[in-house]
Amino acid sequence: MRKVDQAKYDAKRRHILEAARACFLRDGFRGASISDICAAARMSPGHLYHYFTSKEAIVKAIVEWGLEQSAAVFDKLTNTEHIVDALVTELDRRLTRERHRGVSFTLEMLAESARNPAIAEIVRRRDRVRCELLSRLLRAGQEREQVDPGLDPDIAAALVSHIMETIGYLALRDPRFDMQGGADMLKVLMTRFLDPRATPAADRRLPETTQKERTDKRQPPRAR
Amino acid sequence: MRKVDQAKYDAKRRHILEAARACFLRDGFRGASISDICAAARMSPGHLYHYFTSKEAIVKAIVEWGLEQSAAVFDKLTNTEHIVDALVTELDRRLTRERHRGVSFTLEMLAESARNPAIAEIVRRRDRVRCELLSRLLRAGQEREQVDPGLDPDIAAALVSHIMETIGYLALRDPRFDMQGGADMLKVLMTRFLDPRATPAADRRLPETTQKERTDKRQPPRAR
Amino acid sequence: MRKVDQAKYDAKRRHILEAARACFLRDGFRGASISDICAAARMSPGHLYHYFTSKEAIVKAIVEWGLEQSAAVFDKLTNTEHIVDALVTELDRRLTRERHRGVSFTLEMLAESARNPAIAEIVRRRDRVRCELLSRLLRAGQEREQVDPGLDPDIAAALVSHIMETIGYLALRDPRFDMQGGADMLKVLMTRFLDPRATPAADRRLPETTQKERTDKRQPPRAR
Amino acid sequence: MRKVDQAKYDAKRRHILEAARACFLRDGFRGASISDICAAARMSPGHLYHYFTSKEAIVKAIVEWGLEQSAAVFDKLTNTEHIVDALVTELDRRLTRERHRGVSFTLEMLAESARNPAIAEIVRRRDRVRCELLSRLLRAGQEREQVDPGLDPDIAAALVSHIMETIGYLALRDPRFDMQGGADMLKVLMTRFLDPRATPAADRRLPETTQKERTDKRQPPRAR
DNA sequence: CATGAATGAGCTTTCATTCAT
DNA sequence: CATGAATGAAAGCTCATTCAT
Repeated sequence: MRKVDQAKYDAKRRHILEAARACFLRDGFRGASISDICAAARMSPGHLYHYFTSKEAIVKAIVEWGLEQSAAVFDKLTNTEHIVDALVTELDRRLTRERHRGVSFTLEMLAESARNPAIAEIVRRRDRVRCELLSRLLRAGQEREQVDPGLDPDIAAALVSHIMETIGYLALRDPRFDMQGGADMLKVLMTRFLDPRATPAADRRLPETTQKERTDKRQPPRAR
Repeated sequence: MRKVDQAKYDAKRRHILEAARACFLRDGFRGASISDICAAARMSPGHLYHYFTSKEAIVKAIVEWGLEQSAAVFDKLTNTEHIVDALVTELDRRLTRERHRGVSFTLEMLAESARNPAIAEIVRRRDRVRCELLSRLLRAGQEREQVDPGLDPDIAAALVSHIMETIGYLALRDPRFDMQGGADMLKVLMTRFLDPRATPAADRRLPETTQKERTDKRQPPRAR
Repeated sequence: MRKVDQAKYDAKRRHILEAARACFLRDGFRGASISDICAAARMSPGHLYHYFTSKEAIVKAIVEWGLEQSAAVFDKLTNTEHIVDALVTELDRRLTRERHRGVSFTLEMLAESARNPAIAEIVRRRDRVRCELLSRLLRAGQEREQVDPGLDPDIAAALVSHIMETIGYLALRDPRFDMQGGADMLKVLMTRFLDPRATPAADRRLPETTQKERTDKRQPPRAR
Repeated sequence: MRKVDQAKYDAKRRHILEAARACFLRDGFRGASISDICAAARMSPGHLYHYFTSKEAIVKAIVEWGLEQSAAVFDKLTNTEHIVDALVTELDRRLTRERHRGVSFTLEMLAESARNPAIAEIVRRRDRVRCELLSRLLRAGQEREQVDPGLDPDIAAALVSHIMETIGYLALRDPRFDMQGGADMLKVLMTRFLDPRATPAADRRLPETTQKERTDKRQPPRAR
């Protein structure tokens, strides 16, 4: 009954990963102890180490798992009609639906990677993959004339990826922060940065006629 | 001699702060131990606790100190001819002159603030002050028609401040990253976001003549 | 089929013992975990405990097994023409043919026996048996006038047995140690100790004639 | 008051070392936990690590300490009238006065060194120093014609040193073992091995007259 | 006959903080 | 003003052994 065993094993790993993820989100990498994770997974430490060889291995697995999801998301984005629109919509979705909860974990990983080689390796790989995915997306956008062709896609991807990863902190730092406003403004920022159709900010003070002349049907995003 | 005592006391505090800052920049908040700081300040732990009641108190003082410097910088920026230009120049200066070294400390502080109330309080205050300063700068820019008046200055400040604080990570994560390219692109991003004069990205594909018609002398930033 | 079952059972035990022996020789008693042994024997821990009730039981079985081999060796030695010669040849063979690899295991067992009663019992029995075998060998030598009759065979056996067991450490402690030289010198030591024919060390500086007068055909071992 | 502090510090280190030594002798290297040592030294673990950076550092200090004592002993031996006599007397003294208690610790160190590099380094150094000291002693003996000049002093030192270090096990393994007998026989073994005057074992069966002819006043050791 | 999931006490080590001097 | 000895809780991790299947 190999299959059953393997399935059970995987399920258990997933169970641990979920418990660990919750702990990490609540307490961060250093703040969440193996004991905490064991308690959350209702499991003895000895047994947990049966599935993962170290705390770092758990982090790694969580990151890989997140990477798969990211790949799926970016894939979906590529298959939308307008890439920049889809990207900013995705960003909005994340920021306004509590998906930013994990940002403190991300931030800590980034900081930790400055002096923990094992974590650095994990984070670096994650960064590389994400940038690669995003770069590919931007290139696709450039081919379809939806993204400014003057931008180097690799460097732009690094910038955009980093902002996407950490911007959730805006919600974290102050519960009263107007998150919807933040998300809207981020949409403006991203659109103006990437989209060649984006109306120059100054245009908005020009008379209506000027606007009418634009052949483009689609309305550019408005700053709030 | 009350005055002398106070001066001595302050000098000692400053001495500790400098040592601690170096340690935090090198090893991060969790990575730098009180022991390390004591060694760096050539001082016993007991004595150090005479000046600061906890590790957090040291962090707090460092942050306050940094805040004073920030205030000075923003003040200087306000008194420049063109505010957005000055801002992106400052950003460029930071990214290309190793000033990003401290980013791991910043990131760790942000993450720590998610679960350490004392740190959260410090970081929150810092954020508030920085955003206030930046918001005032943006407002000044709007009055001078150098910053898009359609942008809510508070929200825009939050966004820009966060990016300024964390973007140094791009250098941290990969020593081979083209930092000059990153800095240039960040200038493009910021200018397009804030500056009402910013040429729409699409323009760059228009014939030269069109560009010539622009009455503005200043050249808009170019994407790489 | 009682008989078949028993044979199978014994074969399995032997299989485990071989795996365990390899692990113990490589990693020592404390260094080799049950896990390691299970992996080496390609077997689950639960199943292993079906054959041996504890780690100590495994050690015990290995020791008993080694004892059988020892008995065979000593038996063979008894049936040689000259007992001391055969003994030192056996010693030389061990030291120069990597048979000393297991010495760290032996040393650890001896040390462990100082505080682990179960191990102590095993080791003690082993010592007793080995000394008994060696004592019998020495007695046989004395009867044939090949071993100094003035030596108490039990005490001499204890001494010689201990040296035989642990001398392999000389190779362990320093890979560059001149093992052949060590083995040769050990032969000198043993011969001078046991063999009544052994030339007093001083003789070696006497003129040839003195040596010629010796009626004994066999040359005593030379110090290097 | 530097001197007082340093003295206090050293005294504390010594205190810990004594407690640790007792624990190691009772329970061995692996068997004695830091907790045990802390309890024995009536001290918290944190404080113990104020004086020693690791368990291995404690072992190292104990070994160095023993080495100083060894150096003193060998020095004293060199300044005796007859070196081999003094050596065997020293050996006898050790074996018959409970000084062999530490042998289980020594054995465990030797075994541990086979797979713990830090311990290996310590033990190796110890071996090297001891052999060097003993080798020098033997050389001195050879110059005075008290030690067989045909023996390579380095190799002989390795052999003798190892036997001296581990022979205490004879007492450990069996409380009823005739330790006085063992010590006497070891004296015979050592004398026959090293001393050029040693009567060949066979002589003891020769008539009295032969013995009388020996010009040497000193009686050679007798086997029991 | 065989599995491997599960336990839990115990290990060495770290560190912010306190306190007697 | 200044020291550094002292604390003790908590960290990540190991491993012989048991037990349900």
